[in-house]
Amino acid sequence: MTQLTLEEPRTEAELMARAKRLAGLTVGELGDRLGVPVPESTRRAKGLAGQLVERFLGASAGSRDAADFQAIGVELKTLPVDVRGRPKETTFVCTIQPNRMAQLDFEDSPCWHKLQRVLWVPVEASDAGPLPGRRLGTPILWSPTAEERRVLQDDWERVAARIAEGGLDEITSRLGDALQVRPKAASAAARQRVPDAEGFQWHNPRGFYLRTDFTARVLSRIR
Amino acid sequence: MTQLTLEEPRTEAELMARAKRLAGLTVGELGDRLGVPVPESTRRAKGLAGQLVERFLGASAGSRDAADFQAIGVELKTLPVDVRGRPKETTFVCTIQPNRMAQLDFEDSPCWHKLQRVLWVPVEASDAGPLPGRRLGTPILWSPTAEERRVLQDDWERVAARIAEGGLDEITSRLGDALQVRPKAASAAARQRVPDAEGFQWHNPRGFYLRTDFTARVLSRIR
DNA sequence: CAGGATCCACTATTGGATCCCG
DNA sequence: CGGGATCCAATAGTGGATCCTG
Repeated sequence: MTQLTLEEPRTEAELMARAKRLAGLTVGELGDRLGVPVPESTRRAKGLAGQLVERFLGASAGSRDAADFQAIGVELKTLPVDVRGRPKETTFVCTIQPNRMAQLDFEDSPCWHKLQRVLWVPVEASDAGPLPGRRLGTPILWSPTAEERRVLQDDWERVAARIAEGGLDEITSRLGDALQVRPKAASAAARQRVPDAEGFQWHNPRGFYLRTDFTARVLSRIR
Repeated sequence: MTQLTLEEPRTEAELMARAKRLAGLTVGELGDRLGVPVPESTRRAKGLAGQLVERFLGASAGSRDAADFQAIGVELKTLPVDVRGRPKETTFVCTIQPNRMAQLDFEDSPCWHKLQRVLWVPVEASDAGPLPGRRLGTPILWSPTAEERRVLQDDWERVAARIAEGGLDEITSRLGDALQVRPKAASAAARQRVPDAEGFQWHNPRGFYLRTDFTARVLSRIR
């Protein structure tokens, strides 16, 4: 697998200039340019399109917990959309650190940090057809409006409160208008130690996700 | 079938006093009081509960196109709700007269007239169990808020505009946030003459319906 | 394990079709 | 036919489970 390393863009303008060259390209074509074979199915390559886009745009963070474009504080999200441009899936934001929620303000949370400036790259996946043929859309650079922030903060604080009261067991994915908490792991068997009042407990790792409705409104507002 | 004729209530207070006696009664018990046998299934008796309630409350209009309680201008709607009190179905409002929409203001429409003051009578139908055992809930007297009226009027005017542009064929039940247009007939084969520019056309009769979400918000706001 | 996400069985909702009565 | 509505097959949505890479 050839490793085409690209430099990280140093301004938003530079990033967007590069990002606009993505629009209209297929995932297969993008793979060709980067020397990465693209399988027919996403089933065993769920994050591949996202990783190709990362590389094409020169994202720096890798697996570290930092913005994809550190220098300019921009997070990258590729998301599957249908023919009308509507997201087909929820969007993963970050993992949740249950024991830290209580001591943190929303402003200082990893969740809010990630969402302050996001470059959305749509991938057409209307029919869930072959991955190489799926086409990339026009990228959208977004920051939450005051209203959107309010909704996100409300949801985040409800989660924090619920954990403080009853622990992680009280959290269901039904909570939250825009932001929900769901499993984030290789399998249901995965476990992580979570400190609590009596020492710690084992839990299935979880993450924050943006509901489809929320991102749909975000995208349609901007277009 | 014994015909217990009741007088029409002359004030809202009188109506509500009578309506409150419904709460807690089963449809079977109501049928007994009125001398009407109540079948197990609603499949061949879809409007029966509504008609029993009408009679118990002394509704006057019968099959005429007028408010159920003419003297006091109140429309009666019984609607099936689940255990949480949420409506399970859309609510029929009135039939649509396509050729009249263009000449009418919303204020003067049969649709708006019917919705200005409604007595909602919930019927518990959580499991769609035997009709005689279903219990009536606490009635709610409602008028649209300014916001609710705005939503209804927007929907109504979008329907009117669409008909003016492209005729009844352009109307789909997907139109409208709160108010939708759907078939209202004994079968898909039913046809009625609708006057148009070139004389008339035959169409499947249709009616205005309130979406479940809308009535759900109405009921929860009041409770 | 944290990062990149999608899969897919199940539930909820939609909306075209339908039923009784006077 | 217009009044009283519900039925139910098909579609959309939800959310628990899962997959690859570095």
